[in-house]
Amino acid sequence: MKISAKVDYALQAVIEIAVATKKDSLISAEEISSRREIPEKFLEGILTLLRKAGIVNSYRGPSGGFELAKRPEDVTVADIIRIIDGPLAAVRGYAPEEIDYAGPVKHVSDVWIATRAALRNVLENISVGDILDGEFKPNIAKMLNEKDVRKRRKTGLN
Amino acid sequence: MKISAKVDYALQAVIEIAVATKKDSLISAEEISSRREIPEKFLEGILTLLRKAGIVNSYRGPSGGFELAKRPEDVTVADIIRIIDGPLAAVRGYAPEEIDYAGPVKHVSDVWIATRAALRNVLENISVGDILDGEFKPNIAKMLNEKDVRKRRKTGLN
DNA sequence: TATATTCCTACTATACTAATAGGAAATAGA
DNA sequence: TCTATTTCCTATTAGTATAGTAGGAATATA
Repeated sequence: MKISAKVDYALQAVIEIAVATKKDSLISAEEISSRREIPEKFLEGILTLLRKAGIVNSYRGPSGGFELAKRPEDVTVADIIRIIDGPLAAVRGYAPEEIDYAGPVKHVSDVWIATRAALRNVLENISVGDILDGEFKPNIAKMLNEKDVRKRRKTGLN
Repeated sequence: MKISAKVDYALQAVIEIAVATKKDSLISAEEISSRREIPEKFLEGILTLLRKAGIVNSYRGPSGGFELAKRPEDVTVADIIRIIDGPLAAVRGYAPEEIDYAGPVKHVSDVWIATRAALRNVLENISVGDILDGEFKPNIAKMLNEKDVRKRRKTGLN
């Protein structure tokens, strides 16, 4: 269950673009790249995906750059992940319900379906606007206030 | 956010082993492999990890095989994932709180911390016993009864 | 016309995932 | 004791995905 560099970079880039757009200005890939320490050419590829998906608009030439194509509260983290990496949760490359779990392992599918549901509940309920403000919807805020959310667990290995 | 073949196989293997153990018998890797269509040598590696982590016991020789080393209700899906794949949620290979999000992207860390919390809430609350019985704890059961949990969403791409 | 920017295509290095191969060690039963 | 069965151990490999690089064409501004 890894969150890829690409997705993390994409989310940071969208936030930077949202900040610029709020001030009615554009921001260049180079500017985002240096601010967030994201390799520039790598970032370009990410921005292309976001543009093709209609999340951002782009303008070429001097004083060109990127702006947010939607309102910050209308872009969710789930949108960005699906654009960049595909489905939120895939088991061996398939959707959970596509796999045939026969016999005693029948309910293993429920495990992955619940996993996907949990991810949806979080990621579809956090918008770019929420991240800008640092104010999250009640169910998310509640999770962030649980004890030890910011602590690591033991890995099972070692 | 992929669930690896290895983890999916591991969970299925543990379920098969739990079924055998409930009947006071052992089950061989070959038997699990053919029942669940898991490549045998690949499965052997998985079973070695589970054994080293103390989830299963193994016995060699004819009539040898594997048994569950704990009670089914004391082994969670989170345990298995951490043994096989490592941390439940890692961002670019780091734990969410290890990354420095400065300036406007400050709250991006909360996104990944909430994501990890959501995964914990699900995966630490489903035990092998629950999967065997097909009966889940109330919070999980509730999630599985939500509308459209078993349906795919659009991918953002296309 | 010089310059800054996005856009497009191709390439590459590295790591990870999934899987395979061969045989050594242990053990039960004949 | 011999044989068959099983786990255990070490190495190797094919394929894919991730992360990143390179070079230049198209576009727009001043």
